[in-house]
Amino acid sequence: MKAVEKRAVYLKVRDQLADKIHSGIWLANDKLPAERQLSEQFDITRVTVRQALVQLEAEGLIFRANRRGWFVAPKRIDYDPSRDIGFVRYVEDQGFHARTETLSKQLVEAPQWLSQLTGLAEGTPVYEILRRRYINDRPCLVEKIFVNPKHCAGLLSHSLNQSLWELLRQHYQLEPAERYIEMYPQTLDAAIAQQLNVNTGCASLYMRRICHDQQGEFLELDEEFWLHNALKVVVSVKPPKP
Amino acid sequence: MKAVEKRAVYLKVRDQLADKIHSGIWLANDKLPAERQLSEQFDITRVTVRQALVQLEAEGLIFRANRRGWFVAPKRIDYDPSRDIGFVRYVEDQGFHARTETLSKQLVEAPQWLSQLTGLAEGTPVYEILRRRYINDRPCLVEKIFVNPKHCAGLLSHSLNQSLWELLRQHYQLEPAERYIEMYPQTLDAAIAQQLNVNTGCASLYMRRICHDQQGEFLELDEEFWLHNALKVVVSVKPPKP
DNA sequence: AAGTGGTCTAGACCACGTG
DNA sequence: ACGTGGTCTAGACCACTTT
Repeated sequence: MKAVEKRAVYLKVRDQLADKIHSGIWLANDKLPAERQLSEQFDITRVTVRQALVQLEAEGLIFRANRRGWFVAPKRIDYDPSRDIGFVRYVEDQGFHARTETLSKQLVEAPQWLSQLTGLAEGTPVYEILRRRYINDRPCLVEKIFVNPKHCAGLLSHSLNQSLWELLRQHYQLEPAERYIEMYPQTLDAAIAQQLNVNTGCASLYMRRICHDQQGEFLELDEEFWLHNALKVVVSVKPPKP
Repeated sequence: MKAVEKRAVYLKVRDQLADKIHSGIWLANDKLPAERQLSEQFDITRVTVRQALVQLEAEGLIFRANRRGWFVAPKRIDYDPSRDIGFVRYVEDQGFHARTETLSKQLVEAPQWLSQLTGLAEGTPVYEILRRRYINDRPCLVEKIFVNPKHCAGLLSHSLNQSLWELLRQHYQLEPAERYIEMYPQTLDAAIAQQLNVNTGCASLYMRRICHDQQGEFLELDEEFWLHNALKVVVSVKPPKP
């Protein structure tokens, strides 16, 4: 066992910056000093500064907005993918401001992978909705939704900047039964990264939700691409009775 | 709109390496060429090579073993945190080899944060178990478990290299009722990184599970530190009847 | 001892965002 | 126009693992 742990320069810098955040000297959404400024301050190269910053980013303590700078990350929001009370309300219950923006909506033919997952016949028309969601005016996720139009004709004529499930419930009396959820850490491809105003290859949490109704018919599939440091997933489950 | 998307050198290198993996030229657990060798091959600096490698690591396509090299990552395993059929069996059902190793087990006083989460009186004795789990001989997670000894006296005298829940069920007739699960992307601290033979600050998925029995009494809390590219979380939930 | 990744220096130019 | 991060070069030394 070593008496003294050797800690790389970039980790020491990380520690000092982390301190400023934890001690409240820098608050959520504050801009950090420029990289060049930090490199002078600590008398190290910009490369090393960036190593420290990237580390803090991976931890979720800071985030960057493409070419605008580094900022102190706000607290993660709790997110329960098994609930459907509406994103905006859910987030605002936690004291944040939330907003949804519809990027596109159209009727498309179900792609092959979707058919395989849901049992829909290939080529069946489905609604495809693309939305971007903000927390405190920071774009935090993009979601792509496929809805089975069978029981909700005319869905796209409604505003989709609100809770989709509230809409499905109130206008179409649809109710989700079982949800199959999948998620794993990933990175953002160029297209989605751009929509979130971050770098290609940025760390993310990918989440997919497939939802059927009580009769076992496919209702909705939802793919969410989250900034990895924006959320904490919480879910409460009871084991199936054997 | 640009006709041609400009792609950085390191992303082009990433693409070429990713191709070798996707096309099956390199197989799971194969070692990649040394960084210096790659930098010669592509006629770029080692820095740029590393940028490509780090990118692939973030995507989960490759992993590194501290100072030993870069390797093609095997497929993620599916992991359902709501089930308790036993890690080893669960993983082997998917065609992998799994192994569990107990790093330590002891009776400790419940730390404050544990009491706050579970409602246990502070200082109550609880079993603390530290385990490391392997998939195909690659250490993939470390878990720290706290068990309420109230209904399972003598637990630590058993071998803990097996399914804990099988043990609790068979020897103590304990059955989990509701589970509260939390998870989010994080990084590994120095201690855990070392136990997984990876670098400090390595990307991970943190998962915490709190489990009570039918009477609402605290049974077990489990903290898992996963290599971020080792798993895909899958969970199936039914919404509570309102 | 040799080879590997891990860290770090001291620069440079570019692309984009903001005033 | 200027400041910012994004990318890249061409080296160097260190710490650890493997042979």
